[in-house]
Amino acid sequence: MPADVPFSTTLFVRDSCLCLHVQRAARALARRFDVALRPVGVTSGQFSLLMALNRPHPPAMGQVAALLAMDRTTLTANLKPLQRRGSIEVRPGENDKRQRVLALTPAGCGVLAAAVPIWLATHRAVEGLLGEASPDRLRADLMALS
Amino acid sequence: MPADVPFSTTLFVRDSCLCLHVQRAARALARRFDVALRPVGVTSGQFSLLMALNRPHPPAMGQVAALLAMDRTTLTANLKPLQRRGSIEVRPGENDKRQRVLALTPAGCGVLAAAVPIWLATHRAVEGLLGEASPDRLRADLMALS
DNA sequence: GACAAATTAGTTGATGTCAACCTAAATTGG
DNA sequence: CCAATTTAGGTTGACATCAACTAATTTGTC
Repeated sequence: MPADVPFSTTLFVRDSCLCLHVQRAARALARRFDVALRPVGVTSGQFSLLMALNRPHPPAMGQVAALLAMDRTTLTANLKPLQRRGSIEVRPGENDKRQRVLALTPAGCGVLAAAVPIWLATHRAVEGLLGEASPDRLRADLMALS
Repeated sequence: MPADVPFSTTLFVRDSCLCLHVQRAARALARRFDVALRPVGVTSGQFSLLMALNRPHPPAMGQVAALLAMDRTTLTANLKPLQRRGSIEVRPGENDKRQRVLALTPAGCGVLAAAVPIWLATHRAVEGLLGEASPDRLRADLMALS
């Protein structure tokens, strides 16, 4: 017979579970940025992905997946809509033919440029939610978890 | 014509975006708890959901969705696998017939009881990742964001 | 009581997330 | 030089997430 889990245990887990707290914050923040970025036609995740590709030397998939702490197959799925809309280009690697090199197209660069001011304003508002808490401290804590 | 986004801007956004940092931490933590909880056959999200239902008076969907900072329709989708496996029961509300009241079954309670020790051990390990940082402080910061 | 407005939840379609399994290319060891 | 291993990525299936739209119920007002 499975023993019941005491309600006090439930309250303890609900109040202290970092996994739950982080998931909740992740959902709330994603929603907020999704709404703000809708005028330029990207989600918060797509914005982060496009931004990750804006660099002098186009990266391969593995590097990007590691940077975003994302499964490689998730990245594959996330690339599809961006590729379909012509925001990014996928090319085989030159030195290593196993690799897929990911590059922004000019159109993708334009989307990114339009999104940056929106990101700035939204991010300022989000940091405001923290009150006197330091965003740097929070970032450091989150970094330690991933 | 879309101006290029300077690489320095990319680095600034990547380093400071709380949305990205929270998403990364969320993915990493979910993976970690998913792996740990696999022996009892639930994911981290399902664990949080089952735990949210372990209370004296079975709640309606809206309350649970708000507690988890989750869209109502997401909750509907998340209930399906748990319902199929007989971990939870969905009944129409008695006072308000629009409501769907969510309750743990004895089987679901058993799953939850088996998961609690795993959660305890995993959570202790995760708090260890924070080093000298205070889990309470981090929780308070995350709470402010959602 | 009748009826408009607000509340509660479901459905559909697009996308995000990962594990398990698979292929191909590069690297390493003998 | 070649076989075993490692590495980079894809495919499939299950589940998670939300917006937009719809249906049923309750509530507030007259």
